[in-house]
Order: sequence, then C-alpha cells, then structure tokens
Amino acid sequence: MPATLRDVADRAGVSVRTVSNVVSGYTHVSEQMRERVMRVIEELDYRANPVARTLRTGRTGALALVVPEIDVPYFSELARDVIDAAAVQGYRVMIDQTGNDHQRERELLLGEDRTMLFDGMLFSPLVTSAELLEMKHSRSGVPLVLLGEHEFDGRFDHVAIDNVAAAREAVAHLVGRGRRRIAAIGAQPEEEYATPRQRTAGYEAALTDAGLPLDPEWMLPAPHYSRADGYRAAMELCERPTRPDAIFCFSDLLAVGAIRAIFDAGLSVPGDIAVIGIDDIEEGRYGRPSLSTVSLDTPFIAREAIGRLLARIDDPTEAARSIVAPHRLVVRESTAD
Amino acid sequence: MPATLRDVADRAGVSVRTVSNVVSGYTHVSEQMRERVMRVIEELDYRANPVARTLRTGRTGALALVVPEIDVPYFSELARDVIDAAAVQGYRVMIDQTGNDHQRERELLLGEDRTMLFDGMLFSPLVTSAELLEMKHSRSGVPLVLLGEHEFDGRFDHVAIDNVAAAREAVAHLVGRGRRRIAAIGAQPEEEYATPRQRTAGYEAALTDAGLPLDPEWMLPAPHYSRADGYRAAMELCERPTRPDAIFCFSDLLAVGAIRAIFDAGLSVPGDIAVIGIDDIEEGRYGRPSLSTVSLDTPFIAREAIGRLLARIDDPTEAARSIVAPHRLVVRESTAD
DNA sequence: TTGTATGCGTTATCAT
DNA sequence: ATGATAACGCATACAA
Repeated sequence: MPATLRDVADRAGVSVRTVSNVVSGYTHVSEQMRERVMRVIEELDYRANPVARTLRTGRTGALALVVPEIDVPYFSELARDVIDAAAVQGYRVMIDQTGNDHQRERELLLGEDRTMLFDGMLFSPLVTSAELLEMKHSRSGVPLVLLGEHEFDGRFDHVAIDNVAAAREAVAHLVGRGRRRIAAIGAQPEEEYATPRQRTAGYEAALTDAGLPLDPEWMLPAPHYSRADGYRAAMELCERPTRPDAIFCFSDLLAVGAIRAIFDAGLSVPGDIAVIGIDDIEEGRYGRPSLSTVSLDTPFIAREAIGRLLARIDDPTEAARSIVAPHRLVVRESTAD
Repeated sequence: MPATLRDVADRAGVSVRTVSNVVSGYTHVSEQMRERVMRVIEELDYRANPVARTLRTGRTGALALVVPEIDVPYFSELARDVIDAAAVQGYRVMIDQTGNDHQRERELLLGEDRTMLFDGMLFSPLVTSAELLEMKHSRSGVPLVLLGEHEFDGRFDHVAIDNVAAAREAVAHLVGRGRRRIAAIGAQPEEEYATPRQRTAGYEAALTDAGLPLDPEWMLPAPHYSRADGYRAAMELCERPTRPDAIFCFSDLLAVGAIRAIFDAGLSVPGDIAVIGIDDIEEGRYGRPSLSTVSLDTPFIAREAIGRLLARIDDPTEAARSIVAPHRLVVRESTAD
C-alpha cells in the first residue's frame, strides 16, 4: 500500500498542506521544515499519486498521438521523436492507431470517455476529413495539433512540409536525370485527402514545368502507402507495352515495394527505371539500390508540434498557427546514372 | 465545461447513485428510469470522467509498453499487435522508450510518480537486469509481464520464443546449405543479458552438432542491434584474409545492414556469403536478396502477454507463468543456392 | 429499486 | 510560514 500525503503529514507531525508545499516546491517553506518532511518522504518512499493530482488540477501529463499504423516506418520514426520531445517537457505519450479505417478513426476521435485522459492530441492522419476534426474539436475541446495536413489552414494548428514543393522537387530531379516517362504511385482514389492531392499537384506541376504531357494512366493509386501497394502498382507499370523510365512514389515505403517489383520484372533500378520516394526512412538508406528521397525533419516536426500543443494547452484561446517544416532532396543510387 | 454525474442527476430529478447505476450497467434498474436517465445523458452529452473513476476504483484502463526504441521495426510491429490486442480488451497503451540507455531504463523503471498511471506493464528490454526488475516489482507492485526474456523463470511472467532453439535452427540451416565458416553478429560485450547469450548458445550448439570448430574471432558484438551495427560488423568480416561463407545475425535489422556491407565490399549474397536473421520483419521480405529468417508470431506474443497481464491485474497472487511462443524458419533468397 | 453520505489523494482557499 | 478544510467527480456501503 503506497504512502499518501496524509501518512507523511502524520509521521512528520505537520499538516498535509505543508507536505504538499514541500513536494510541489512551494517557495515559502522554512529550511528545517523542508528537511524534516523530506526525511519522512524518504522513509516512507512516498510518491504523489498522479491520478489524484490530475483530478484536482485537470492536467494529466499525457498526450495522445494518433497515427494510422505504428509499424509504418515513417510513423514509428515520428513517434520516436514525438515521445522524446514530449519527455523533455515532462509529458508521456499514448499511441492510438486508426488502422486506415474510417470507422475506427471516427470512434477514436469522437470516442466515449477518452476526454481528460490526456491534455492534448497530436493527430497524424493518412486520411481524414475536416468535418470530423471540427466535431472532435467542438465536442471535446481537447487541444489538437495536426501533423502533415496543410489543408485546414486557420482552423487548426498544424505542422507539415510543403507537400507541393517537395513533390515538385522530386519529380524535377527525375527530369534533370533525363527521364521523360515519369509515373507516379500514391494518388488516392478519392480526391478528398490533402497529402496525396498536394503531392499529385506537385507532380503535375513539375511535368508541366518540363513541358512533359500529363497522362492519367500513369498515376496509380495506393490505398495504404504500403510496400505491397508499391509492389502491385509498379508491377502493373512494368507489364505495360510502354514502360515508364522513372517512378515517383508518394512515400518511401511505396518505393521499397516498387523497386522489388521492378527487379522481379527482370528490370533494373535505376538503369531501366529510376525510383524516388518521400520520407527518408532509414530502410531506404540500406536498400539495394539505396533510395533517393525527400527527407523530412521529423525531430523538427515533433518538437514544433509539441511546442504548439503545449502552448495551446496553456492558452486555449491562442490563434491557430501553421508551421512549415523544412524538406531536402536526398539523391542516392535509385536515381543515379 | 463537461457535464458531471451530479448535473445529470439534477436534471433528471434522481440521485447520482441512480445515474451511476445506469452508466455502469447495473442490473437492478427499472426500464423507465433507465430511459429517462439515458435521455438526459444524451442531452447533456455526458461522459464519465475516467480520472475520477480511476481515483475511486484504482483502475486506469491503461497499460505501459516499454521498448528500447519504437522505431526499431521489430518493436514497432510488436507495438502494433500489443495496441490492437489491448484495444480488444478495452485497454489503451502508453509507450516508453529506454533508448538502450541503462540510466534511462533505471529512471523509467524506478521512476518517480509513474505508479497508478497504468494498471500493468509490458516490458520488452533489449537488455535488462534481474535486480532492476526485482526492485521495480517490489517497490511499485505494478503487474509486470516480460517480453522476450526467458531468463528470470519463476519470478516473473514472461512470453518469449525458445531463443536457443531458434538460433540453433537458423545456423543448422546454414550448415545444411553447405556453409562451413559461419560467423555470428549480435553477441553482447557483457554476458549479462539473456537474449544474446541464449542465441549465442544456440549458435555454438549448432556448430558443435555439425562438428565445426568454435572460433571466438567469428562472434562479433553489436551493441544496439541496428542496421549500422550490422553493417560495421559485416564489413569487418569481409575485410579479413579468410572470410566467412555465412553470417548468422541475431536480428533482421543487423542482417539488413550486413547484406548492404557485403555488397559494398564487392561480394554477393548468398553467392559469397549467405545471411540469415531473426524476427521476420516486413522489411526483410522486400529486400534484395529477400532475407531468410526465423519468424516470430508477434500477434501471438502480444495476445498472450496481454492475457497474462490482465489475469495478473485481476489476481496479483497468481503464480508467474512462462509462455513459449512458436517460431518458424523461413527460407528466402539470402540463403538460397 | 433508489437515495444519502463518505472517501479515493491531491491542491487550493481561508484563516492564523 | 503553517494548519484546517473544502472541493475535484465518481463509486459504493449503508439505509430506506
């Protein structure tokens, strides 16, 4: 049975108020009193009960991070940085997975009694809708920061890269390498999601910049941004009468699958088909060939997101702000000559 | 301001007791009363405050999962399964990272006020010591289930594969492929940690089974089981006057790094050197060559671990049990002929 | 079947 | 500077 504030107070012959003052580092407390109380705290191995503290203060010291699937490398690398950044500020992180499932996402966002279990929420959706977020926000009032969605400007805090520019640079790089038949993998069937739409826009802009034609036939969907999706789409491209000479994948994971498919089709990377992704996951650095990509600064994203969230927890009336994280083209073997 | 039990009671003209009964699905409550209360609950959009409930009941509905680093694929894949298995039972999961850092691990385990923030703990250490666990357990009394440590039998619940057998089968497979100079990567400098020691034992047993000599020179350490560790160690092996013709890596991540190193050294896999790992992470299935490995059933591990933990939460006096998870050799290109 | 009252362990208000 | 005491929101022992 853990010792309580009362136990300590009784044993030290003082009031709970005094003990509480010592514990929470209150200024007006005499040195001798302080020492006496501290000794008893040591003796009884007292630790404050965070649940009781939370009930009183309304602060839990926990944040929620919602991602589609934690085992997708980009999200696990992001989670690592988020957990670290949160720890620096004294917060712990709860992770929820939406499983790329709309129904599940709904439940999670609007879910029953989640409220008050955490002080704020970091939401990194692959797909999500503004309405859902509006509902969440208005119903629970939980401070919310979006990761990777640059669409809902003004309404929510968010931190993300400039997706259009990132995609454009990736494709421009392929053009610069002399590629002309450039396919894209990762467009979403529905046009309602920000990230794929923006990357599609960047892809199209780069082709237009280069005076290349836009061909919808060369934009393949990838519902889950998984290795399997990338494999499937690339294999389909390889089997066509006229093959692409480069593929821009909307994520590194898609690219990993695509490279394997190209190899299985008896072709080479980058010889026959150059491949570039987005994310810069570590897996891409060790593959054969190593993967060219657009690197996102996840520690930066995590730090800024945590910063915004804590600011908003502190002052819920603050205006929503939009933070653009830096990105950087990283050229490796998969697009080398 | 969220509605409380009292608000609902007042509005419905009943006592808090009655509302509480309705909310928690108490059996003895008249149907009309039930409906009346439910209607008010809807109206006020009432949700029970989980913190208050926790203070009262002592149950938080949260579990902690402690891993070295969440962005290590094996752990993120395990985390996915743990979160899912916990969700099925109505629990949420908090993730903590020890960062492979002993000091940090200490803090985390013995840490201040963590207690009572979760009902139980799943601990999946790369490295840890029995003493630390003893301290944790005795001090906080938090129900604890170990993942992947088969050493502390009898003292703690744990679920893990038979590491000795898994390693032995992997190495036997290499022998069966005609390999004779079989190196190992992943031994820990200190001999105090269970997993590496057991895998070392399996490696040695398989060599002995095959009548092959044991050479300490061919057992390379890998402090973090990272791709970089695997790369470094394999590169060193490649530069020796007599190279191995096979490498047994204690984890798939090490194997990924090793394969890249062998390639960079101008050699081929499996032509010059065959490579096998342990874990069966998805990354290994898409690499070139695809990675032979020993597959662990992480969904099984997660389910069993959650099951044990909940049983122990329910009845802390239960005897500790040891669950052996199945493993299976998976042969792919990296050890093919 | 339902109402009343107490306590979970803190923090914070009001005295002194 | 410190003591007494009232919440925080819920669950439950005890009554009715």
